[in-house]
Amino acid sequence: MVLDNKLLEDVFNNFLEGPKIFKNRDAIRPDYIPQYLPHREEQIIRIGHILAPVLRGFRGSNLFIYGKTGTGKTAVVKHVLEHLLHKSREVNSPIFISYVNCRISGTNYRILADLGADLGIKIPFTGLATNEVYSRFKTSLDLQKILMIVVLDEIDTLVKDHGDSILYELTRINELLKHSRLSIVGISNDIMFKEFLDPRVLSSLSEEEVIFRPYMAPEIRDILLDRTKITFYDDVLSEGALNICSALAASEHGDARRALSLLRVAGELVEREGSAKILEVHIRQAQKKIEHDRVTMILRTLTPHSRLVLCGMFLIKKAKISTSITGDVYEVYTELCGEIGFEPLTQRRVSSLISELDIMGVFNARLVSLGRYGRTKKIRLSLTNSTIIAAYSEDPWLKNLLKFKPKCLLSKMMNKNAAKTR
DNA sequence: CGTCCACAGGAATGACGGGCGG
DNA sequence: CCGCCCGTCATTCCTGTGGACG
Repeated sequence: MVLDNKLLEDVFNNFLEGPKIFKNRDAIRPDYIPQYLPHREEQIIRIGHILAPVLRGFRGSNLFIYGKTGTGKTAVVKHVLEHLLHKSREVNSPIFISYVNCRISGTNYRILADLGADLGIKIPFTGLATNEVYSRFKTSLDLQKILMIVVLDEIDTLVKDHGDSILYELTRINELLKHSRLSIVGISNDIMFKEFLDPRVLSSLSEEEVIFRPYMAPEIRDILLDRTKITFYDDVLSEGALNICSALAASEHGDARRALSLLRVAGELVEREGSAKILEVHIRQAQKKIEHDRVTMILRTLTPHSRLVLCGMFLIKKAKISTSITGDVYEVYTELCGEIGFEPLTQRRVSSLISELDIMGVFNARLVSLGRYGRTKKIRLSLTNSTIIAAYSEDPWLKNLLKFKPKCLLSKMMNKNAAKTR
């Protein structure tokens, strides 16, 4: 149809004729589990020891793993379990492994539904009581006469949002089973998370504990070196880029995942640019691109009211008012609502929205006490004005509101000036 | 030293749409 | 198609609180 599209033809040809960068793209994706996990031998062996009893038909100890993001927790667990499953086939042990990411599944209901689905029972996406799902899961588990290992990844997010009731049920389930056994592997990013748990749950969940320390810069370097051998063709990655990449990731909580995504994005940049080598500049560009993509992604998924709150902060910043408190933001927000005929939310709700924006890194909110003048949050916008304008250039309402001049800000500026001259 | 500001943030409650069993 | 239960968003009501002011 469009066979004569010269421009597109050029794009493809340039790509095909350009230098070869990637040998294996999948190997640098975040969900890739490599064959070797450098600097995690100790943890691999420990977890192996802890889970080994299932090969002889005993229930493995419940295991609790914690460490910050990008320290290899998930990769190590999946790696060990894969080998365990393989071994269990050899010795004919009825092992069944189920992996659930609690942040993605989100609620008690969905986690149970996912576990049930793995066992082959059909559970509606919604519609049943959570207890009903639990008892269906339990019945099915007992019928199948298996040793089930449940991996609950990012378990801390679940407990913070929905409490530990499901953990309590799952740690007690063995008492109710006749023919099957269940053990739990909990993975948490948050080290202080234990404090949220009921002591009974904590004691049975952490029969064993394994800690993953952050990687040091040289360790990250090793990991990257290992992975680039699979990912890139020889000589694609420069020494300088490798070093800066490890250093950047190490300064950011020793996060190997971060280092790998820097490399991936840098590789893609180089490929598009048609050059043959990843240099330091590319890593820096990649860092900017990742941050930029993250922010625009967040801004585009905000709800209309959150956008209005953000817009309010934008206008405050534009009016050269450095510090604003919850009340000020709410005032501007309500005026903006009036301008486009929205029914404003309550201050309570807006306060929550501000907290959410703070957690996402869009705002920087700090609790302060102004003594006589109350206790509130001092809020600053963490983004540049141009980022916001760029992200909302397609939103016709926001686009105009970003140019709006709220009355309540005018009077504030006057007061400020009056105070200055005095 | 007590007061009292301007909120924070928890708890209870309700409205609403989705989706299933019966 | 009804009734039930879910998760989500929002409101209402509430108690709690650090510290400047008097």
